[in-house]
Amino acid sequence: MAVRCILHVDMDAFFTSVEVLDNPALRGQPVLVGGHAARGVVAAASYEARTFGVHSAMPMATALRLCPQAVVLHGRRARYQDVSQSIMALLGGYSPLLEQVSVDEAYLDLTHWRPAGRTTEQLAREIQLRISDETGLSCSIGVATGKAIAKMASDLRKPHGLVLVPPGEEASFLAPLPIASLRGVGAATERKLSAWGIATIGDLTRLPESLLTKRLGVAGRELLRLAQGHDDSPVQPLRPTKSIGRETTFQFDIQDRAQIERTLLALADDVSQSLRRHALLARGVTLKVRFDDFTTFTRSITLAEPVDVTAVLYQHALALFASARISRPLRLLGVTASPLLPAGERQLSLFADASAGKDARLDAALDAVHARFGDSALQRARLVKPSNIEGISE
DNA sequence: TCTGGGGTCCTAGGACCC
DNA sequence: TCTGGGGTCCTAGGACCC
Repeated sequence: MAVRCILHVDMDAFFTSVEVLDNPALRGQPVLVGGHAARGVVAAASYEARTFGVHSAMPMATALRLCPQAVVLHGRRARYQDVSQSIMALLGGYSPLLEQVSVDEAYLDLTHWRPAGRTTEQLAREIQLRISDETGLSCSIGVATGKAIAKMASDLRKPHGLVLVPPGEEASFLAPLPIASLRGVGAATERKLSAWGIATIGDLTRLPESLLTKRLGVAGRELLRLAQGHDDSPVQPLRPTKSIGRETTFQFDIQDRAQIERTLLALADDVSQSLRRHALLARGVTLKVRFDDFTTFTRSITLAEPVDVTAVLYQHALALFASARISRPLRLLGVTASPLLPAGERQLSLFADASAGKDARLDAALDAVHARFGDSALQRARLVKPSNIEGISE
Protein backbone atom coordinates (compact mmCIF):
# COMPACT_ATOMS: atom_id res chain seq x y z
CA MET A 1 0.00 0.00 0.00
CA ALA A 2 1.21 3.48 -0.86
CA VAL A 3 2.37 5.69 2.01
CA ARG A 4 -0.45 8.12 2.63
CA CYS A 5 0.02 11.84 2.05
CA ILE A 6 -2.62 13.89 3.89
CA LEU A 7 -2.70 17.69 4.06
CA HIS A 8 -4.58 19.66 6.69
CA VAL A 9 -5.27 23.19 5.50
CA ASP A 10 -6.34 25.59 8.24
CA MET A 11 -7.10 29.26 7.66
CA ASP A 12 -5.38 31.63 10.11
CA ALA A 13 -7.80 33.57 12.38
CA PHE A 14 -10.33 33.15 9.58
CA PHE A 15 -13.28 35.35 10.63
CA THR A 16 -11.18 38.27 11.79
CA SER A 17 -8.89 37.99 8.75
CA VAL A 18 -11.91 38.29 6.44
CA GLU A 19 -13.09 41.35 8.40
CA VAL A 20 -9.67 43.00 8.07
CA LEU A 21 -9.62 42.15 4.37
CA ASP A 22 -12.97 43.92 3.86
CA ASN A 23 -12.04 46.85 6.10
CA PRO A 24 -8.31 47.64 5.89
CA ALA A 25 -8.66 50.26 8.63
CA LEU A 26 -8.77 47.30 11.05
CA ARG A 27 -5.33 46.06 10.02
CA GLY A 28 -2.91 45.90 12.96
CA GLN A 29 -5.70 46.25 15.52
CA PRO A 30 -6.95 43.68 18.00
CA VAL A 31 -10.19 42.43 16.41
CA LEU A 32 -12.68 40.00 17.92
CA VAL A 33 -15.58 38.28 16.23
CA GLY A 34 -18.12 36.90 18.64
CA GLY A 35 -21.27 37.34 20.65
CA HIS A 36 -22.57 39.93 23.06
CA ALA A 37 -20.34 41.06 25.92
CA ALA A 38 -22.88 39.85 28.49
CA ARG A 39 -23.14 36.18 27.53
CA GLY A 40 -21.22 35.70 24.30
CA VAL A 41 -17.90 34.03 23.62
CA VAL A 42 -15.07 34.83 21.23
CA ALA A 43 -15.47 33.00 17.91
CA ALA A 44 -12.22 34.34 16.48
CA ALA A 45 -9.43 36.65 17.64
CA SER A 46 -6.88 38.44 15.46
CA TYR A 47 -3.23 37.74 16.29
CA GLU A 48 -2.97 41.26 17.71
CA ALA A 49 -5.75 40.38 20.17
CA ARG A 50 -4.08 37.07 21.02
CA THR A 51 -1.01 38.88 22.33
CA PHE A 52 -3.29 40.03 25.19
CA GLY A 53 -4.08 36.42 26.07
CA VAL A 54 -7.41 36.36 24.25
CA HIS A 55 -8.36 33.17 22.44
CA SER A 56 -11.45 31.70 20.82
CA ALA A 57 -14.13 30.16 23.06
CA MET A 58 -13.20 32.64 25.81
CA PRO A 59 -16.16 34.53 27.31
CA MET A 60 -16.39 37.91 25.62
CA ALA A 61 -16.48 39.67 28.99
CA THR A 62 -13.13 38.12 29.92
CA ALA A 63 -11.65 39.00 26.54
CA LEU A 64 -12.68 42.64 26.92
CA ARG A 65 -11.16 42.78 30.39
CA LEU A 66 -7.86 41.54 28.95
CA CYS A 67 -8.07 43.75 25.89
CA PRO A 68 -10.52 46.66 26.38
CA GLN A 69 -9.46 48.39 23.17
CA ALA A 70 -10.47 45.44 20.99
CA VAL A 71 -12.79 46.07 18.05
CA VAL A 72 -15.74 43.68 18.49
CA LEU A 73 -17.70 42.52 15.45
CA HIS A 74 -20.63 40.16 15.42
CA GLY A 75 -19.66 38.28 12.32
CA ARG A 76 -21.08 37.85 8.83
CA ARG A 77 -21.75 34.17 8.30
CA ALA A 78 -22.77 34.49 4.65
CA ARG A 79 -19.59 36.37 3.77
CA TYR A 80 -17.37 33.76 5.46
CA GLN A 81 -19.27 31.05 3.62
CA ASP A 82 -18.61 32.76 0.28
CA VAL A 83 -14.88 33.04 0.94
CA SER A 84 -14.84 29.46 2.19
CA GLN A 85 -16.38 28.24 -1.04
CA SER A 86 -13.70 29.77 -3.22
CA ILE A 87 -10.98 28.29 -1.01
CA MET A 88 -12.55 24.83 -1.15
CA ALA A 89 -12.92 25.11 -4.93
CA LEU A 90 -9.22 25.91 -5.18
CA LEU A 91 -8.29 22.94 -2.96
CA GLY A 92 -10.59 20.65 -4.91
CA GLY A 93 -8.40 21.28 -7.94
CA TYR A 94 -5.58 19.33 -6.27
CA SER A 95 -7.47 16.14 -5.45
CA PRO A 96 -11.05 14.88 -5.50
CA LEU A 97 -10.40 13.50 -2.02
CA LEU A 98 -11.23 16.73 -0.21
CA GLU A 99 -12.98 16.63 3.17
CA GLN A 100 -14.23 19.97 4.43
CA VAL A 101 -14.45 19.81 8.22
CA SER A 102 -15.62 23.34 8.90
CA VAL A 103 -15.92 26.70 7.20
CA ASP A 104 -12.16 27.32 7.45
CA GLU A 105 -10.58 23.88 7.46
CA ALA A 106 -10.16 20.89 5.17
CA TYR A 107 -8.22 17.68 4.62
CA LEU A 108 -6.77 16.88 1.22
CA ASP A 109 -5.58 13.36 0.33
CA LEU A 110 -2.75 13.64 -2.21
CA THR A 111 -1.62 10.01 -1.93
CA HIS A 112 -2.60 9.21 -5.52
CA TRP A 113 -2.87 12.77 -6.78
CA ARG A 114 0.62 14.20 -6.56
CA PRO A 115 1.96 15.36 -9.93
CA ALA A 116 5.22 13.64 -10.93
CA GLY A 117 8.38 15.60 -10.29
CA ARG A 118 6.95 17.78 -7.54
CA THR A 119 7.50 17.35 -3.83
CA THR A 120 4.71 17.57 -1.30
CA GLU A 121 6.42 20.59 0.19
CA GLN A 122 6.36 22.40 -3.15
CA LEU A 123 2.67 21.63 -3.56
CA ALA A 124 1.85 22.84 -0.04
CA ARG A 125 3.78 26.08 -0.63
CA GLU A 126 1.93 26.56 -3.90
CA ILE A 127 -1.43 26.09 -2.15
CA GLN A 128 -0.51 28.70 0.48
CA LEU A 129 0.61 31.13 -2.22
CA ARG A 130 -2.48 30.64 -4.37
CA ILE A 131 -4.88 31.04 -1.44
CA SER A 132 -3.05 34.20 -0.50
CA ASP A 133 -3.11 35.54 -4.10
CA GLU A 134 -6.71 34.67 -4.80
CA THR A 135 -8.32 35.57 -1.46
CA GLY A 136 -5.81 37.77 0.36
CA LEU A 137 -5.87 35.37 3.33
CA SER A 138 -3.19 33.22 4.92
CA CYS A 139 -3.38 29.62 6.00
CA SER A 140 -1.28 27.02 7.80
CA ILE A 141 -0.70 23.53 6.45
CA GLY A 142 0.28 20.29 8.11
CA VAL A 143 1.35 17.22 6.15
CA ALA A 144 1.46 13.69 7.54
CA THR A 145 0.42 10.11 6.83
CA GLY A 146 -2.90 10.64 8.64
CA LYS A 147 -5.52 13.30 9.34
CA ALA A 148 -5.06 13.72 13.09
CA ILE A 149 -1.30 14.12 12.87
CA ALA A 150 -1.57 16.44 9.86
CA LYS A 151 -3.93 18.58 11.92
CA MET A 152 -1.59 18.70 14.90
CA ALA A 153 1.21 19.65 12.52
CA SER A 154 -0.78 22.52 11.02
CA ASP A 155 -1.45 23.91 14.51
CA LEU A 156 2.22 24.04 15.37
CA ARG A 157 3.50 27.10 13.53
CA LYS A 158 0.53 29.36 13.01
CA PRO A 159 0.12 31.72 11.28
CA HIS A 160 1.30 30.87 7.77
CA GLY A 161 3.12 27.76 8.94
CA LEU A 162 4.04 24.64 7.03
CA VAL A 163 5.01 21.55 9.01
CA LEU A 164 5.75 18.20 7.38
CA VAL A 165 5.91 15.00 9.41
CA PRO A 166 7.91 12.45 7.39
CA PRO A 167 6.52 8.91 7.21
CA GLY A 168 7.89 6.83 10.06
CA GLU A 169 8.56 9.84 12.28
CA GLU A 170 5.02 10.25 13.61
CA ALA A 171 5.70 8.98 17.13
CA SER A 172 8.86 11.04 17.61
CA PHE A 173 7.05 14.11 16.28
CA LEU A 174 4.22 13.65 18.76
CA ALA A 175 6.21 12.60 21.84
CA PRO A 176 7.25 16.05 23.16
CA LEU A 177 3.85 17.71 22.55
CA PRO A 178 1.55 18.44 25.53
CA ILE A 179 -1.07 15.76 26.10
CA ALA A 180 -3.89 18.28 25.64
CA SER A 181 -2.86 18.76 22.02
CA LEU A 182 -3.58 15.11 21.21
CA ARG A 183 -6.78 14.89 19.21
CA GLY A 184 -9.47 13.34 21.34
CA VAL A 185 -8.11 14.72 24.59
CA GLY A 186 -10.47 17.43 25.81
CA ALA A 187 -10.81 19.08 29.19
CA ALA A 188 -12.24 16.00 30.94
CA THR A 189 -9.64 13.53 29.68
CA GLU A 190 -6.82 16.00 30.25
CA ARG A 191 -7.85 16.29 33.91
CA LYS A 192 -7.74 12.51 34.33
CA LEU A 193 -4.46 12.06 32.50
CA SER A 194 -2.66 14.84 34.33
CA ALA A 195 -3.86 13.36 37.63
CA TRP A 196 -2.00 10.21 36.58
CA GLY A 197 1.14 12.26 35.97
CA ILE A 198 0.88 12.33 32.18
CA ALA A 199 2.06 15.63 30.71
CA THR A 200 3.14 14.79 27.17
CA ILE A 201 2.00 12.48 24.39
CA GLY A 202 5.22 10.52 24.93
CA ASP A 203 4.23 9.92 28.57
CA LEU A 204 0.99 8.34 27.37
CA THR A 205 2.80 5.76 25.20
CA ARG A 206 4.55 4.46 28.32
CA LEU A 207 1.25 3.39 29.91
CA PRO A 208 0.10 -0.22 29.40
CA GLU A 209 -2.88 -0.52 27.04
CA SER A 210 -4.81 -2.62 29.56
CA LEU A 211 -4.73 0.25 32.06
CA LEU A 212 -5.90 2.82 29.50
CA THR A 213 -8.79 0.69 28.24
CA LYS A 214 -9.82 -0.12 31.79
CA ARG A 215 -10.02 3.57 32.72
CA LEU A 216 -11.01 5.25 29.46
CA GLY A 217 -12.68 2.46 27.51
CA VAL A 218 -12.41 2.25 23.72
CA ALA A 219 -11.34 5.90 23.64
CA GLY A 220 -8.25 4.98 25.70
CA ARG A 221 -7.12 2.43 23.15
CA GLU A 222 -7.68 4.92 20.31
CA LEU A 223 -5.67 7.61 22.11
CA LEU A 224 -2.80 5.17 22.66
CA ARG A 225 -2.76 4.13 19.01
CA LEU A 226 -2.69 7.74 17.89
CA ALA A 227 0.03 8.63 20.41
CA GLN A 228 2.09 5.78 18.94
CA GLY A 229 1.71 7.34 15.51
CA HIS A 230 -1.03 5.09 14.06
CA ASP A 231 -3.43 7.38 12.26
CA ASP A 232 -5.40 5.76 9.46
CA SER A 233 -8.90 7.24 9.38
CA PRO A 234 -9.80 7.98 5.74
CA VAL A 235 -10.45 11.33 4.08
CA GLN A 236 -14.19 11.25 3.40
CA PRO A 237 -15.43 13.80 0.84
CA LEU A 238 -19.14 13.06 1.28
CA ARG A 239 -20.41 12.67 4.80
CA PRO A 240 -24.19 12.60 5.16
CA THR A 241 -25.71 15.06 7.64
CA LYS A 242 -26.85 13.27 10.83
CA SER A 243 -28.68 16.09 12.58
CA ILE A 244 -29.82 19.67 12.11
CA GLY A 245 -30.31 21.83 15.19
CA ARG A 246 -30.77 25.42 16.30
CA GLU A 247 -30.36 26.81 19.79
CA THR A 248 -30.34 30.19 21.40
CA THR A 249 -29.06 31.61 24.67
CA PHE A 250 -31.19 34.44 26.02
CA GLN A 251 -29.67 37.76 26.97
CA PHE A 252 -31.56 37.41 30.25
CA ASP A 253 -33.10 34.25 31.66
CA ILE A 254 -36.73 33.94 30.65
CA GLN A 255 -39.80 32.36 32.16
CA ASP A 256 -42.58 33.99 30.16
CA ARG A 257 -44.75 31.34 28.52
CA ALA A 258 -45.44 33.39 25.37
CA GLN A 259 -41.75 34.09 24.85
CA ILE A 260 -40.89 30.42 25.33
CA GLU A 261 -43.49 29.40 22.75
CA ARG A 262 -42.37 32.07 20.28
CA THR A 263 -38.76 30.92 20.67
CA LEU A 264 -39.62 27.26 20.15
CA LEU A 265 -41.59 28.15 17.02
CA ALA A 266 -38.72 30.21 15.64
CA LEU A 267 -36.22 27.41 16.32
CA ALA A 268 -38.50 24.70 14.89
CA ASP A 269 -39.12 26.92 11.84
CA ASP A 270 -35.38 27.40 11.27
CA VAL A 271 -34.69 23.69 11.59
CA SER A 272 -37.60 22.77 9.30
CA GLN A 273 -36.54 25.28 6.65
CA SER A 274 -33.08 23.80 6.70
CA LEU A 275 -34.52 20.28 6.38
CA ARG A 276 -36.55 21.32 3.34
CA ARG A 277 -33.63 23.15 1.75
CA HIS A 278 -31.52 19.99 2.03
CA ALA A 279 -34.38 17.65 1.06
CA LEU A 280 -34.20 15.81 4.38
CA LEU A 281 -36.81 14.50 6.80
CA ALA A 282 -36.59 14.25 10.57
CA ARG A 283 -37.29 10.92 12.24
CA GLY A 284 -36.95 12.46 15.69
CA VAL A 285 -37.05 15.74 17.59
CA THR A 286 -34.91 16.74 20.57
CA LEU A 287 -35.59 19.63 22.92
CA LYS A 288 -32.67 21.13 24.82
CA VAL A 289 -33.04 23.25 27.94
CA ARG A 290 -30.40 24.99 30.05
CA PHE A 291 -30.93 26.77 33.37
CA ASP A 292 -29.10 29.70 34.93
CA ASP A 293 -26.75 27.35 36.83
CA PHE A 294 -25.80 25.80 33.47
CA THR A 295 -27.39 22.44 34.19
CA THR A 296 -28.68 21.14 30.90
CA PHE A 297 -31.08 18.43 29.90
CA THR A 298 -32.59 17.03 26.71
CA ARG A 299 -35.88 15.33 25.91
CA SER A 300 -36.39 13.55 22.64
CA ILE A 301 -39.04 11.62 20.78
CA THR A 302 -39.08 9.36 17.75
CA LEU A 303 -41.76 10.24 15.22
CA ALA A 304 -44.19 7.77 13.69
CA GLU A 305 -43.79 9.54 10.33
CA PRO A 306 -40.65 11.43 9.22
CA VAL A 307 -41.42 15.14 8.68
CA ASP A 308 -40.07 18.48 7.50
CA VAL A 309 -43.17 20.52 8.39
CA THR A 310 -42.65 23.53 10.67
CA ALA A 311 -45.97 23.15 12.51
CA VAL A 312 -45.34 19.46 13.26
CA LEU A 313 -41.80 20.01 14.60
CA TYR A 314 -43.09 22.89 16.69
CA GLN A 315 -45.91 20.82 18.19
CA HIS A 316 -43.45 18.08 19.19
CA ALA A 317 -41.01 20.58 20.69
CA LEU A 318 -43.87 22.13 22.65
CA ALA A 319 -45.08 18.74 23.89
CA LEU A 320 -41.56 17.79 25.00
CA PHE A 321 -41.29 21.08 26.85
CA ALA A 322 -44.64 20.54 28.57
CA SER A 323 -43.64 16.99 29.59
CA ALA A 324 -40.59 18.37 31.41
CA ARG A 325 -42.76 20.44 33.81
CA ILE A 326 -40.26 23.26 34.12
CA SER A 327 -40.79 26.01 36.66
CA ARG A 328 -37.43 27.77 36.63
CA PRO A 329 -36.04 30.57 34.49
CA LEU A 330 -34.34 29.38 31.29
CA ARG A 331 -30.98 30.37 29.93
CA LEU A 332 -31.17 28.42 26.67
CA LEU A 333 -33.62 26.63 24.41
CA GLY A 334 -32.73 24.36 21.49
CA VAL A 335 -34.49 22.19 18.92
CA THR A 336 -32.71 19.47 16.94
CA ALA A 337 -33.93 17.13 14.21
CA SER A 338 -32.27 13.68 14.17
CA PRO A 339 -31.84 11.11 12.85
CA LEU A 340 -32.45 12.26 9.29
CA LEU A 341 -33.33 10.53 6.07
CA PRO A 342 -33.55 11.69 2.44
CA ALA A 343 -36.92 13.25 1.54
CA GLY A 344 -37.17 10.85 -1.40
CA GLU A 345 -37.98 8.11 1.09
CA ARG A 346 -41.05 9.90 2.40
CA GLN A 347 -43.97 7.60 3.17
CA LEU A 348 -47.13 8.22 1.16
CA SER A 349 -49.29 7.98 4.27
CA LEU A 350 -48.02 11.40 5.33
CA PHE A 351 -50.48 12.98 2.93
CA ALA A 352 -53.39 11.19 4.53
CA ASP A 353 -53.45 13.83 7.25
CA ALA A 354 -55.29 16.83 5.83
CA SER A 355 -53.99 19.36 8.34
CA ALA A 356 -50.39 18.24 7.77
CA GLY A 357 -50.99 18.79 4.05
CA LYS A 358 -52.19 22.31 4.78
CA ASP A 359 -49.17 23.06 6.99
CA ALA A 360 -46.86 21.72 4.29
CA ARG A 361 -48.47 24.02 1.72
CA LEU A 362 -47.97 27.00 4.03
CA ASP A 363 -44.29 26.03 4.42
CA ALA A 364 -43.89 25.74 0.64
CA ALA A 365 -45.44 29.17 0.12
CA LEU A 366 -43.20 30.79 2.73
CA ASP A 367 -40.11 29.00 1.35
CA ALA A 368 -40.88 30.35 -2.12
CA VAL A 369 -41.20 33.93 -0.86
CA HIS A 370 -37.98 33.60 1.17
CA ALA A 371 -36.13 32.23 -1.84
CA ARG A 372 -37.24 35.15 -4.00
CA PHE A 373 -37.28 38.12 -1.66
CA GLY A 374 -35.13 37.08 1.31
CA ASP A 375 -35.95 35.75 4.77
CA SER A 376 -37.25 39.06 6.12
CA ALA A 377 -39.77 39.60 3.34
CA LEU A 378 -42.49 37.59 5.02
CA GLN A 379 -42.74 36.08 8.50
CA ARG A 380 -45.13 33.95 10.45
CA ALA A 381 -47.38 36.33 12.39
CA ARG A 382 -46.56 34.55 15.67
CA LEU A 383 -42.86 35.29 15.19
CA VAL A 384 -43.38 39.02 14.86
CA LYS A 385 -42.85 40.66 18.21
CA PRO A 386 -45.38 43.39 19.11
CA SER A 387 -42.47 45.83 19.40
CA ASN A 388 -41.57 45.18 15.76
CA ILE A 389 -45.03 46.13 14.66
CA GLU A 390 -45.32 49.29 16.71
CA GLY A 391 -41.77 50.55 16.46
CA ILE A 392 -40.92 50.84 12.81
CA SER A 393 -37.97 52.99 13.84
CA GLU A 394 -35.32 50.27 13.34
C1' DT B 1 -13.57 33.73 33.79
C1' DC B 2 -18.29 31.94 33.68
C1' DT B 3 -19.10 29.58 29.94
C1' DG B 4 -22.13 30.35 21.83
C1' DG B 5 -23.78 27.56 18.35
C1' DG B 6 -23.01 24.24 14.92
C1' DG B 7 -22.12 19.47 14.89
C1' DT B 8 -20.21 14.01 15.67
C1' DC B 9 -19.61 9.91 18.25
C1' DC B 10 -19.94 6.85 22.27
C1' DT B 11 -22.07 4.69 26.35
C1' DA B 12 -25.50 2.70 29.11
C1' DG B 13 -29.94 1.23 30.71
C1' DG B 14 -34.50 -0.30 29.70
C1' DA B 15 -38.06 -2.08 26.59
C1' DC B 16 -39.17 -5.42 23.53
C1' DC B 17 -38.71 -9.46 20.60
C1' DC B 18 -37.18 -14.05 19.57
C1' DT C 1 -43.77 -20.04 37.58
C1' DC C 2 -39.30 -18.72 36.88
C1' DT C 3 -35.84 -18.39 33.77
C1' DG C 4 -31.25 -17.29 29.48
C1' DG C 5 -29.04 -14.77 26.12
C1' DG C 6 -28.73 -12.02 21.93
C1' DG C 7 -30.20 -8.24 19.01
C1' DT C 8 -32.28 -3.85 18.13
C1' DC C 9 -34.47 0.37 19.18
C1' DC C 10 -35.23 4.31 22.09
C1' DT C 11 -33.74 7.76 25.30
C1' DA C 12 -30.46 10.62 28.05
C1' DG C 13 -26.16 12.27 28.88
C1' DG C 14 -21.37 13.28 28.15
C1' DA C 15 -17.00 14.14 25.70
C1' DC C 16 -15.11 16.19 21.97
C1' DC C 17 -14.28 19.28 17.82
C1' DC C 18 -14.37 23.82 15.28
